[in-house]
Amino acid sequence: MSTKSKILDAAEHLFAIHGFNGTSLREITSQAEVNLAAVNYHFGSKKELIKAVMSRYMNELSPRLEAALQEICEAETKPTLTEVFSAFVEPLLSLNEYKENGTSHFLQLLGRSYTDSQGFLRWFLTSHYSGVISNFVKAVYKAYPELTAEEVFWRLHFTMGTLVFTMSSSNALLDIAKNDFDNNIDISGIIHKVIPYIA
Amino acid sequence: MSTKSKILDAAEHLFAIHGFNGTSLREITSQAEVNLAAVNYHFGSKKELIKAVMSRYMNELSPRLEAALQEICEAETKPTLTEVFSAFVEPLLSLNEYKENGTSHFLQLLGRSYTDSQGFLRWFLTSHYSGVISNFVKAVYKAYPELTAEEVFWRLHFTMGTLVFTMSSSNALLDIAKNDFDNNIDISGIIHKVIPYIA
DNA sequence: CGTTATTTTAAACAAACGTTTTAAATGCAT
DNA sequence: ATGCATTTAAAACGTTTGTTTAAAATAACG
Repeated sequence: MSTKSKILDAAEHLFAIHGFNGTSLREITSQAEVNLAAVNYHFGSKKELIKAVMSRYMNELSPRLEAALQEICEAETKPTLTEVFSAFVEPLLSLNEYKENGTSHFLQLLGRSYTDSQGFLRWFLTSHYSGVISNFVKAVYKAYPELTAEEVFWRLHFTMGTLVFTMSSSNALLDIAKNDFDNNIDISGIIHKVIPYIA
Repeated sequence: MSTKSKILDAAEHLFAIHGFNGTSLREITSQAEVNLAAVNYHFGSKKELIKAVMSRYMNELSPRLEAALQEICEAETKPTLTEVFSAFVEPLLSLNEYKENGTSHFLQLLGRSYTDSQGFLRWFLTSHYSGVISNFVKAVYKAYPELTAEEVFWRLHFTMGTLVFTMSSSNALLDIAKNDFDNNIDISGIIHKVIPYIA
């Protein structure tokens, strides 16, 4: 396994747990068992490493997401809002095959992106997800032509928020609850519960 | 205005924007126009300062929250779940009178508490909110005796999650949307939208 | 094999962090 | 006003941060 991959894996894991600001390069390189300078050699800076970690998931997720939404847009029948939101589910859960706990990890990182690091990642997310977002808006418009783009925008991020926050704090909540749940069932269960709400 | 208050105000503002890890004591004391050492003199450490910032809101919110839930518990009529969740709304919005944008600030800080700082604040929250939580569980039990405590627990934190995340990222989302909303209407509007869902 | 790139390593860098120390200033009793 | 406690102030503390440098090790290729 390459040095680059070892760094990305360790960074992904630690970023999800302690956040971007809360994780030092020394912790990352120590867990990855590589030299400290390797991060700046391979990625240039910590900011670029963060972007790279996110990019790895985006590049896996974006095309599947766009395809699923495209399918709805091109279908002849008028979709329900439930169908539109459900288009997110399968691609998201497919991250679990790509990587162990991939869905959970990605949603946790997404949550960090919203709250950590004053805005540079915000720009990054919108620039990478603009294709997905525009397809989503189209799909929703097809289902509910009377909704304004503004309303669609807020509903999308509202849904994301619910999903993302639940995932970010799921570990914390599990700690508090001291109950043992099956994590996979939990994730997909929560995701499926959110869909009908927004719709 | 006392040095202590100036520090608390500045810290509250900066913590909400940049998070706990992302805000340095020098930024806080600089904005508060007090000496750097004043933080450690008055609060002992940065961790204690964070707790103090949260405590100020808790002490304002907790009694109102407990009272509202108590009222439901002691009422003779069986409450609806909507009524139970609505008991959160008025106390939360009352923070806006206590402080400008108080509701927004508090919910943002609450969101930080979930994701930042590996657990010590988690303990702090649960220890301060245990009274509220137990009253909430009782109130829900009265409305829906068939729900298990576990289900109630998850629904509470699910609601909190939606609320909190929406608030934490509302500024970011407003930036992205480049639309101008009335912030107060937005907050109470969002809160009121969440209630019927969980119910 | 020898030479040139590429990658890894150890060491050091300046900057920023939370915290502590020591002295000066202020408040408030007697 | 004097003496004591509280608060503010400036400076320095030791760590840790991200980053850079320069030499050693490995890989790639003619």
